[in-house]
Amino acid sequence: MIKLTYAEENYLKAIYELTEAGKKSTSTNDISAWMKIKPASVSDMLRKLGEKTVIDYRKYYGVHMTEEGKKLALRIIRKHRLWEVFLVEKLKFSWDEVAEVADELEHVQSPTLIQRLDEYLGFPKFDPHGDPIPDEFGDVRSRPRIALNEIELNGSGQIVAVKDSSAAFLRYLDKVGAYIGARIKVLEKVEFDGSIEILVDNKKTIFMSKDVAGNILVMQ
Amino acid sequence: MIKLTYAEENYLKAIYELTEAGKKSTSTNDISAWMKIKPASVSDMLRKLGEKTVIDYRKYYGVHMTEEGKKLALRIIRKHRLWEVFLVEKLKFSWDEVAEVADELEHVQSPTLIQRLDEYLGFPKFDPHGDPIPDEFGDVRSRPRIALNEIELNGSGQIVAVKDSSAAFLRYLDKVGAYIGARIKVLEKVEFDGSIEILVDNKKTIFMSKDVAGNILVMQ
DNA sequence: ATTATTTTTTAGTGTTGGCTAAAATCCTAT
DNA sequence: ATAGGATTTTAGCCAACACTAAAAAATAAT
Ligand SMILES: [Mn+2]
Ligand SMILES: [Mn+2]
Ligand SMILES: [Mn+2]
Ligand SMILES: [Mn+2]
Repeated sequence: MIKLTYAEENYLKAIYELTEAGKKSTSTNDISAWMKIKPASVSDMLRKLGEKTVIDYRKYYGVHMTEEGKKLALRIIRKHRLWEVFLVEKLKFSWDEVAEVADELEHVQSPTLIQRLDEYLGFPKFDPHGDPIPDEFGDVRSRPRIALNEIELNGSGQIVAVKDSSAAFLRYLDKVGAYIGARIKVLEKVEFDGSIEILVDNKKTIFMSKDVAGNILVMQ
Repeated sequence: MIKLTYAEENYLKAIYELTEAGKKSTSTNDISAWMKIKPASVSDMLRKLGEKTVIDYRKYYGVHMTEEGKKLALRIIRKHRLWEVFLVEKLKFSWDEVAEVADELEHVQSPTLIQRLDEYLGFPKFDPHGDPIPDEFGDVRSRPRIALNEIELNGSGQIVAVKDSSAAFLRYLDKVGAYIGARIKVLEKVEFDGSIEILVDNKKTIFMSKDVAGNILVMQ
């Protein structure tokens, strides 16, 4: 049975998130930038994670996750997202406050704890940012979703997730009135800069930049 | 503001618990035995904690807590006990399963988290083992309590806490039917070995050794 | 096909927190 | 008062994980 330290768990989760976000290989510099740890330190850790067979590491050529690594990463992500649900649903945290705390809670070692927590929360399928919660076997049921800026004019759908979970972005969404679950319709698409106007819940119109729209995920 | 590492927090909590349990000074060997860490390592850590002014450390003469140290220790203990309540009340852990998990959760750094948890739990005053939960200012309202083996013959009272929180002891109490809140009366005291017979809730009689009775705390 | 630039790794250092073995100090019994 | 034993500290070592500076490899530009 592979045992990971606190730091190793953080690396593995980061690598998983970077590789899932499109490309299947991730570079040392990507990980360094994402985790805000110097490339030299990353190199060293990649060697160690390679030895533990949770990643596939070829010097100078980035890393891939192994099957074992994916399973472990999904276990950490499961814990992270369940704790996020707990913080929002039970402790009344707002969705921009939970990431930091969940980044600590995700490392608590107790299979019973996480199983009971899941049960207590009613087996939620998505976290407060709309990200799917893997089940205890690491299976993820991900919904097909598309960035809001790619919806055609007059197209409609429902906001189901955000790409960027930074507090700044989430607070901005709160301010303009965009939220997970909102039904939206694209009223206008500005050619010039890609900004768009949307109708939320048939009530309110919101104008947003292409950058903001690109970080909102919609299910049609 | 004094910042403590995970390990330092564990030491400080251990020292607090040992000093509160009677004597005001605690030896290196006591801490070593309690924490299962070699005396040499303890010495080293005591020097560091002394430099951080959370303990009063005179080489070869044990340690005392400083006021600052007591405040920090109580903050950790508060977190530990609140998490224990959460695990038992909300996640249906039994009282012998919570210590290990709470020993990890107590280190999560988030004042907001612990304040919201307290609120969510309804501001509990005691943990599942009957130990008082310090308030956010570190104030502890401790009830006067006495070991069960020191109650006189025919004396009565209510079980309010246990001294020993080991899983083995707690499961034994479950088995014989002793629990926090139970009303008891001492029916017999055996001179020879100090063992006693008690009546629980005017229903059931339990026979127990002096050792067991000594680890049960009663309020009269 | 070289050279220049970027990326990545290696080498060496520091901090934290554990260990064993040896030295220092304290305490107790004579 | 001192010797013996127990306790505690110091010295030296190691693993984990971060860093900077320098070397090596890969990639881009000429
Ligand atoms: Mn984390
Ligand atoms: Mn999330
Ligand atoms: Mn702990
Ligand atoms: Mn307790």
